[in-house]
Amino acid sequence: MSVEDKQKPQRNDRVTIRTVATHAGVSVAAVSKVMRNAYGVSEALRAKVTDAIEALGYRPSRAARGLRGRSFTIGVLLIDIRNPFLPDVIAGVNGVLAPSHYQAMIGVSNARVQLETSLIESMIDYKMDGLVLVAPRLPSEILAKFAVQIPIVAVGYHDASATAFDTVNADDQRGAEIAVEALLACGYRGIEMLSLGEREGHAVSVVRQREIGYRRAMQRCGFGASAPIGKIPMASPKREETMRKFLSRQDRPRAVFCWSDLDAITLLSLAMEMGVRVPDDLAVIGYDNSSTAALGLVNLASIDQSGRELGQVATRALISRIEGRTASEHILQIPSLVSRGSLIGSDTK
Amino acid sequence: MSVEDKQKPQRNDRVTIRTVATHAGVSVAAVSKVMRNAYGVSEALRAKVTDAIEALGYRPSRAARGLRGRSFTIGVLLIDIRNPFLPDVIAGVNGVLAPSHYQAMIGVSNARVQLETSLIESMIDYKMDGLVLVAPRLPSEILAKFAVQIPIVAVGYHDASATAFDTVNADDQRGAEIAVEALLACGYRGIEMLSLGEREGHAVSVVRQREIGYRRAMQRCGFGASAPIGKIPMASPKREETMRKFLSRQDRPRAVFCWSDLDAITLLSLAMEMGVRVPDDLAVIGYDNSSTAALGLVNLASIDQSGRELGQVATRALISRIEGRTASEHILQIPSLVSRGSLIGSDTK
DNA sequence: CGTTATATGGAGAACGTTCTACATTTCATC
DNA sequence: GATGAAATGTAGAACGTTCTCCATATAACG
Repeated sequence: MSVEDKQKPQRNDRVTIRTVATHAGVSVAAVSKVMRNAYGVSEALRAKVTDAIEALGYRPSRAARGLRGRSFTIGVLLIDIRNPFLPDVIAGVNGVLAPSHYQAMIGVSNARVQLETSLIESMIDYKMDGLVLVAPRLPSEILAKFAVQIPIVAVGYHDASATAFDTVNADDQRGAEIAVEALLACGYRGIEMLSLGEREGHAVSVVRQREIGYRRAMQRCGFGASAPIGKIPMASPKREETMRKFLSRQDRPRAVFCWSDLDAITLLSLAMEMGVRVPDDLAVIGYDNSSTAALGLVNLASIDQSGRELGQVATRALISRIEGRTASEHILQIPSLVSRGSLIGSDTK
Repeated sequence: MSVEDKQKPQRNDRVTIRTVATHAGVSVAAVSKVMRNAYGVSEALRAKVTDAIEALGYRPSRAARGLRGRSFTIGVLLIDIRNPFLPDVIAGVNGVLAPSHYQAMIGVSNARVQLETSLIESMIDYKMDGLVLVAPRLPSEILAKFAVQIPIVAVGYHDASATAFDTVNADDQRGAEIAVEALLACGYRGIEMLSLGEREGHAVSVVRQREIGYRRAMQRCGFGASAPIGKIPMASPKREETMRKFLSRQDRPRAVFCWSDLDAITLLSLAMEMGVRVPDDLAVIGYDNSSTAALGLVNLASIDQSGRELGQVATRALISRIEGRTASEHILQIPSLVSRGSLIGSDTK
C-alpha cells in the first residue's frame, strides 16, 4: 500500500534469533539462553526477550537447531498404515507429546526393510531426538547399532535381552494363552491358529510370540505340543485363496485363533460368503481389538492390547532415555479379552 | 580389541562431506557438486567421489542440508489417522516418492487447528521442500500465507480460486450426484443425506461440497431445493445417539446417503442391531470406498474417489511446483460408484 | 576497603551442508 | 600460435542455531 514498499524483504523476511536479539537490544547468546531456559538469565532479560519473541512471532529453525543441538522432534516409524491397530499407538504417542515441546514426525515403511533402514537413517540425519519404532522388521543387532546414534524404543518387538534400546510390548504369549483359554472355556475342542506366513520367523516378532503362547496353552491343556498352525500369506490374492481353502476343509476345526484382527475380519467375511456360520460352525477370536472388530456388523471377539497405552508408555520411556537414562527397560503390559459374538452367540436363538 | 583403541572417536565418528573430500583427494565443493549432480563435474571426478562415498558409507545430514538448501523431504499433513480413506492417500504419495530421492514425513493434526498450524510451521522450520495437506482445516487466506514460504498442495480442499497453492480433489459435488442418481435409479424415493455436524461450514470442505451436489441432484429430479440433510456430530457418544434417533424415526426415509463411509458403516452396524434391514427397509450409500466398506460383512455401496490416485496426482503436482512452476493448478478427478449389497440386495431372496 | 565468590551477559567457534565467484585448464577456431 | 569460449575444480561465505569460555557487575565477607 505505502509508497515505500520494498522489493527485497519479500523472501528475506525470516525472523531469526538475530532479529530478536537486535529488537530486544541484547546478544544472540542471550536469546538462545532464554529459549533453552539455560542458567544465568535475569528476570529482566527474560522479559525483554520473550516480549521481542512475542512481538516478532519468532520461531526457531528446526533445521538449524538440529545441526547444533536438539531438534525437539521424535520420529515414529510405522510398519504399515492400514492396520487399524496402529492409529491407536499414534494417538498414545501424540497424547503424551502434546503438552511437551516435542513433536512427532511419522514415517511409513510398508514392511520393507530397505525403506525402514533409510527412514531410520533419515531421522538420524535430521538429528531427531529419539525414535519410536513400531513393529520394526530389522534384526536386533542392527537396531542396536542405530541405538548408539539415537535413543530408540521399540514397540511390538520382543527382545528383553537388548541392552542398547528399550522395548514396550503387550505380553503376546500371554495374550495368545488367554485366547486359547477363552475358546476352551466355551467348550470348543478342535482349535487351530491362523498365523502369518512369512519367511522371516524372528522370535522378536509378535507373531512368533503369539504362536508360542498358543502352543503352550494347547500343550498345558493336553492337546500336544504340535497344535496346528496355519499360515496365511500377506499378499492379497493368495491370502483370500488360502482362507477359502481353510474354510472349506472337511476337517475344519471348531474354533480358530487369528494372529491379527486384520486376518480374522477377512476370515469372518469369507465365512459369511461361504455359508459358514459364526460362531455356530466356527468360533473366531482375533487380536488387537481394533476399531473395526468392535463394529456391530463385525462383532469379533479379540485380545485387547491397548495400542494407545503402548504408545503412551513407549513415549514416556523414550523421553526418559533422551533425558539421560542409559540402562535399558523392557516393559510388558497384560492384554485382556474382549468377548463378542464371534466367540459365543449372544442371542439364544 | 586392539591395543590402539581410541576413546575419542566414540561419538565423533560421523562421516561428513569433509571426510569424503579428504578420502577422495578433492575439495568439499566438488563432493557437494557430485551429490547434487550439478553442472561442471567430469567423469573422473564423479567416479572418485562416488567411490569414496561408497567406501565410507556417507549420508548427507538432512539437518545441514535444510539449513542451506533443499532437504529432499516433503511433509504430509493428515487431519486424522483413523479414517481408513487416508492410508490410501499416503500409499499414493509414497508410491510416487519411492523412486525419487524425496522422502515423506507425516504429521497428524487430529483435526485441531492449533496443532495443524504448529505442524505446518514445524515443517517449514525443517526447511522441507513442499507440503501435501490432506483435508486441512485452516482457512484459505492462512494457507495462502504459508504457501508463500513453501510449496503447498491441498487435497480434499475445494478452492479453485486459490492462486498461491494447488488443490487436488475428487469432484465431490459430482460424487454426491452420482450417489443420489444411483438411489433414484434403484427406485427409492424418500432420500436423505446424513452429513457432518460441524460448526465450521467452509465451502472449501468436502462435506459442504457433497451437500451441494446432493441438493442439486435432488432438485433436478424434482424433489425441491430443500432436500433434508441430517447432521451427525463427530464425537462418539453423541454420534451414535443421533444415529439411533435417526433409525427409529417413524418418518425415516427409504434411503440415505452418508457423507463418509465412517458414518455409513456405523449406521449399518446400528441398523442391524436395531433390526432395521438393509437394503429392504433402508438403503445406504457411503463415500470413500474405504477398505472396510469392501468387506463382505459390511458390503457397503460407496462412492470411490481413489485416495491412492489423489495422493499420486497431488505428489506429482507438488514436485512440479517445487521444481519451479508458479501458476496454480486445480485438479478435479471424477469419482465413480461401487455398487454393493447396501444399495440393492444381491440375492433374490 | 580489599578479596573472593556468584550471578549475569556476550563473543565467537562450531555444526555440515550449499552455492556464488573465481581460478585454472582444455579445446576449438582463426 | 593467439584468442576466446567452454569445461572443470576450489575457496570461502553463508544458513540459524547451540554452547563453551570469558568479561564484567554485583554481593558477601573478613
